[in-house]
Amino acid sequence: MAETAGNGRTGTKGAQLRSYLLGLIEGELKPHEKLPTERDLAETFGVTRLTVRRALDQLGYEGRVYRTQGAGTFVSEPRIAKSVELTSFTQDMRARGLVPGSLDTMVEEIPAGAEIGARLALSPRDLVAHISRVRTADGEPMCIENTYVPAKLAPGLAARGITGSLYQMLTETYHLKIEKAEQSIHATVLDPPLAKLLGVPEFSPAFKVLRVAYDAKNQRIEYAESVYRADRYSYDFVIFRTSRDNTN
Amino acid sequence: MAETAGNGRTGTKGAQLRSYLLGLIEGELKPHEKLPTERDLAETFGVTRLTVRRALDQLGYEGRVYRTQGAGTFVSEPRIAKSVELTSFTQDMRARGLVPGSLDTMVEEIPAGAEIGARLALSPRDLVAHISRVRTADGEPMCIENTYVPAKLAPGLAARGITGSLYQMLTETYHLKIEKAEQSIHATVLDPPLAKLLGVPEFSPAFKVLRVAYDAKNQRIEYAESVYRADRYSYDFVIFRTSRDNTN
DNA sequence: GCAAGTGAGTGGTATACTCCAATTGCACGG
DNA sequence: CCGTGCAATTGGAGTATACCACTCACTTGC
Repeated sequence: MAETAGNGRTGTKGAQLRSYLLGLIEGELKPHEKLPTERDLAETFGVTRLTVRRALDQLGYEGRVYRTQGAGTFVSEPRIAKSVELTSFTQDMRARGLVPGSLDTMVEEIPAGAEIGARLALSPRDLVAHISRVRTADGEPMCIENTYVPAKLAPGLAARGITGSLYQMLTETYHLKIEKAEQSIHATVLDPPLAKLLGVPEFSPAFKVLRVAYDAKNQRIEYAESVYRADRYSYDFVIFRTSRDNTN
Repeated sequence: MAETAGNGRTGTKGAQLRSYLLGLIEGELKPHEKLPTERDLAETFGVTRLTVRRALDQLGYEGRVYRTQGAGTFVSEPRIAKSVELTSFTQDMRARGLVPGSLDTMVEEIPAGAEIGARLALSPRDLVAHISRVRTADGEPMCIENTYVPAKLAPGLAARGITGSLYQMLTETYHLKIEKAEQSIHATVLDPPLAKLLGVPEFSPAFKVLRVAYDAKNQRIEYAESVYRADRYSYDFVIFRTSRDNTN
């Protein structure tokens, strides 16, 4: 339970090493500079090389370093984006250097109905908390968000209301930690009422994002339908070839 | 060089194990069924548990299995999509069960110019092969693709012309293997000429995708600008929380 | 009958060691 | 002076072993 925030002497040796390495990557070292060798790190930290490798491998997976056999491990160029990471709107905007906010927040408890029920694997009669809000960045409307959370998982959420980050509330109040999400992005145009809410011309292009979020136990926590204005939003990410299959 | 396609007794023990496990996942086992325990696999394959773990861990990263301490390793539900994987149009369409094709293919060798040059880190005067085509799925236009490849990396490409998959050609003829790509997705609407090419109403919604692709040595291989019709295309993928940071 | 407790079995982390494969720089020879 | 080749270095793969943390089914006791 004593999990301190991010960097420090937390948890396993591997995790400590990871923190140290992240510090190097984001601090002292510039892109394409060489990290200490595995053997050096192992010795100076008093751990096995395997432990070092696990930490470095993970950073490799995440694209923060790249490794070349015979040469060494090097810092990757800063990633242009990290939209493949699972984030809340709040986190996402902060990462872009904008101040997140909400307008017209509305919370109600309603039966799931056919569609929402299907998305959350509930009976249509089961209750869900429906949170509707216009999300803003630096005060400007960015997206319209409709979120549904099974009432069973977050009792009293509708009554309590939402102030800041829903994800934060789910974690702290209900101990629901989202670990995974399936997301589907569509391109669309804004019909007049939505355009008005977002303050853009009618029929402007927009993203429609559908998302089902799960916790570590594969329990469905949230279904969200969001509409983002396309003039201020894009999805930027890095993708990798997934080993196997040379079938072009 | 003798890399056989996918499954089989290729390469390292870890890779062989991976193939075996993939076979199980895609064959015998249904979602949420339990895989053999790490210790069992280690014994029956005559390898260490650590080797087994590496194989299973990787499958875990890729979302094909999920692991629960104390319980076991289980097959994940089939993924709704794999758009976070790096694929060519050809592969992507095949994965969706459609037959890929091309119309109006045009190849020319031109100076990069300011924008393309910047994207590929070339001088504006350096030559690039420009491939322009309308990509089809089951004969229907799906997207308009403009691809640029540095002429130095693929000499004679313009003369040779493109028949099927550009990626296949790059791999087989020029030994350029794309490993990584930065991708940026925007929502837009189709202006009349593009709409006509794709056979949809003017001002229909569409995705605009910009992509810079790199090989293992971080050499820029390709810059591509594609426009997809939104009525037949969506981006579906799974995202994960990236450990660290509880800062919601 | 039902809840609490416990233990076997599972994945998670770590040590200590070995050999292989790719890279790179330096010395040596043409 | 250039390049060829060798040797040191670095990451990659693997073995053998130990102990920890969590889960879950079964037993036990009320």
